[in-house]
Amino acid sequence: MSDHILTDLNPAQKEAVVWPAEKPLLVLAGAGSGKTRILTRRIAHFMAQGIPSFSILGVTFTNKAAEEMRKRVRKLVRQEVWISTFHSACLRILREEGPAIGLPKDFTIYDDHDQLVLIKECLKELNYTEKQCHPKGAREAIQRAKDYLLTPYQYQERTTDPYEEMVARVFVKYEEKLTRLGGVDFGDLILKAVFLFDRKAKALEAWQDRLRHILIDEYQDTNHAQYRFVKQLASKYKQITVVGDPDQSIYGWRGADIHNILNFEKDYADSGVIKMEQNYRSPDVILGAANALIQHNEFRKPKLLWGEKGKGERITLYEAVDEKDEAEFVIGEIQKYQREGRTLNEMAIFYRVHAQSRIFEDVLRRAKIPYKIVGGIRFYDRKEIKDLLAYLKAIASPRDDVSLKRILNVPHRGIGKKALELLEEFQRKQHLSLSETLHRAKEISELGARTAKSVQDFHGMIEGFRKRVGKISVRELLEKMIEKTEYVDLLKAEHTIEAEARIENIEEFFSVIDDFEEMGQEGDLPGFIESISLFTDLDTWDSGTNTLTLMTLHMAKGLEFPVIFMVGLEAGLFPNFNALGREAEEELEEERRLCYVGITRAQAKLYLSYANSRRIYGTVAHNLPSRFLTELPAELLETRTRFSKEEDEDCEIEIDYDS
DNA sequence: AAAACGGGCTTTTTT
DNA sequence: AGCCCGTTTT
Repeated sequence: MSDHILTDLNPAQKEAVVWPAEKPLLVLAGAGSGKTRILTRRIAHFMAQGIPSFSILGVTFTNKAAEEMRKRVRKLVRQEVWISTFHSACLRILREEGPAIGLPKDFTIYDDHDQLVLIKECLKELNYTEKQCHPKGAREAIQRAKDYLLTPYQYQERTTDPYEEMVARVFVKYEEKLTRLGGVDFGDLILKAVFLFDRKAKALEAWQDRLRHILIDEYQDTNHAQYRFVKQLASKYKQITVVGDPDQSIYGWRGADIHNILNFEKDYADSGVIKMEQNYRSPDVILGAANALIQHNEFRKPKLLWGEKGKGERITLYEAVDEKDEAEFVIGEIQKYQREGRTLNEMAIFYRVHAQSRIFEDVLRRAKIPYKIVGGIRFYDRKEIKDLLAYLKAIASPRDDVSLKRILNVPHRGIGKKALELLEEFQRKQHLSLSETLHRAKEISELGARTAKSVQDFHGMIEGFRKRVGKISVRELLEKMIEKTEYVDLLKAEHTIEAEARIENIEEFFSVIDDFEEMGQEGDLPGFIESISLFTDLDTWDSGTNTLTLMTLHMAKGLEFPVIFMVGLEAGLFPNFNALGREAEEELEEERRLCYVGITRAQAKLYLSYANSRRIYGTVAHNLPSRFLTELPAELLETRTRFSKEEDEDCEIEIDYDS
């Protein structure tokens, strides 16, 4: 009855799709083997068998992947399925069940920047300097602890040295503050859901009965908290499908535990295991390079990718004089491809660290090639966007002191350091929120008359906006706010290029708002804030527009492009020395997997390059070529330098695009 | 007391 | 490019 669900599948793929829905299934899917296809078809197949769509939960790594998968399922069976990231899924559960574990109904999400602000406040109160305890270091420790489901007190018990004890005290304070503010951070979303399911057996069972079929993508990159969440949900019916590739596990530094996938068969008795090694993406040269590279990893299960796309063109290795030479070579090749009819969205540049993007930006701008950097200085990290967002957050959540404090004197309204100190002192003594403190500012005698007036005016303005939430659209709200605060007018008055750029970003922000409001919920301010707090740069990236894409190798996972330039293959940069810590061997293997991910993104042609001298982080480094280059079979490479002769075009192009 | 300015530092990867 | 911090200007 539903032939289209089973057409164009190879035997392994078909087996994975039709594997009984009642049984656990592990699909070890090599790069480019049709992983997404299996998941969507399997979901469609479930529904064709009469399994209701509302009993299915699909989990992917990014919102973009989730959207893509929803779209494909919709096309196959014309039904909507709940497919989202772990974070979004847990958020939805907590919105329903939060009060059962003491979460306020209107809890807000604190992103990593908010976390940092909060940690800095904690340090101040505990009299630690930022030299003693680096805020970012503390944040990382806290995030890792949450990935492992540790409470601050459990973390404290496990400390082994004075530094960790210090972090533990910060963690305790941080958690207190967060609770008081009615906030949860990213890690909390998963952690609290697990906590809920641990404590409330009834709630757990209700969700188990509701979501009887669970499918997880990129299972090799799940952390312990996510693993527990899945295990809780799946433990009653054990109707779980996981798909992943241990060779593409690249988030160990973020708490991902490769053992989750390696131990799946032990966790779920009678599970089916299906290996998919046929690759539909890349020609043999690229698969050969990928296979050869990854075999240098000692801790892995054997696997060999093979394809039917033909030999393909050799990988070009470019030996650059310096980073400028490297960038100019890459852009030159891109222009050559453009002349041959390739579009910019068919090509991409991958690098190990964001800092490498600068030189490419310079050269691309000069060449007038439109480009988009995914990640890096994210749109939502820009000062002006953070300011406006803080306004919206402060209006939407009166308890959000962090946001309110950010905008208290932005733009300048005469509420400086001293005034803030007085306000905070009053706040502490009276146990108030910052908003309530502002309301009662006239009770603080030390505050000058002019400052007190300024504070009251500010508070009055915020209160005024709060009353209009829901009555007017988010766009109108922000427009009125910008008008009242003269935020844009003040930027215009600067008459600088920088200010111009900021105004453009604000316009871009309005189009984000419009996109949200067109989806139906006009005026839903909390909904808008929530939607962007879980979105990443990648989620808004549009692969359809004719623009060149630049991104880190981490962001490239799951994507594919006909032509790929992997740059900066130098010892120290990639593998990255900073990534090699105590468990150097394991971490080196993760770097190698990252390289493997990069190579296997190429659908037709791959370029690798390194520079003999590179200016980065303000100094000039003379790096040796990456060890990964020597791990590739020499016969798959053709080496070029800026002095080597251009080869004839016709012997260079020998790719068989049709097969 | 607030604002403006300049120097120094920062970056490994991010849901 | 942003943030912190010390110094100078308003």
